[in-house]
Amino acid sequence: MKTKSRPPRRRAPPQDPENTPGERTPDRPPPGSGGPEAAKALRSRTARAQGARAEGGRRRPGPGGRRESSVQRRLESNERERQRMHKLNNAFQALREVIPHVRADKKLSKIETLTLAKNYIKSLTATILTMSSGRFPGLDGPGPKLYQHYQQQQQAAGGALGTAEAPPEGHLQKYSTQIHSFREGS
DNA sequence: TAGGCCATCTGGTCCT
DNA sequence: AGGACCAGATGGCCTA
Repeated sequence: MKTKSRPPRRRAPPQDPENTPGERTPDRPPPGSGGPEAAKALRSRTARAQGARAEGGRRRPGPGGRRESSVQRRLESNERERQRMHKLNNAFQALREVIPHVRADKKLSKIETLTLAKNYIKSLTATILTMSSGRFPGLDGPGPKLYQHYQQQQQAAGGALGTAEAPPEGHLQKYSTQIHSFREGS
């Protein structure tokens, strides 16, 4: 199933304010993230997240179960973790925006983004190798050396990961196929 | 309703 | 010591 940009949706307020840790920093929009579509999705998410934060997540120890200084440290740590995840999500969004041929109304999931980016990079690498390996006589660069380097990298990666890599010519085809499958919503 | 995706909390570990 | 990083747990929202 695919993740799509969702309309903003109100979420019921927390039923138990007693369980809501105090001193929560409100979510703030990430600096310079995406277009209006991304911003809308973000607003929707953060609105939901605020409620989820109040009652969701792992069970917290009851009142008095933790010292105040410890609680304060935990809250600060939570805030830092939240900011860290926001930065990570900003990076994901930035990555989504530089992957071409993706429909604007469909937000790629994180795993889709990473997979598509990987294959996109491979297809670009294959293109560069093709252009620099003698098929374009006008370019007298280090084509063969570049290709040798690429092959060494592939062997090293394959050896370490136990994976069999496709030849460079196949990456573009693989990338195109993947884009198509994502667009079809498979 | 099940499954996918996500945000958040949390405690452990690593790093500076 | 304190912050960054990581992974597990939990619960909400959405779509098929």
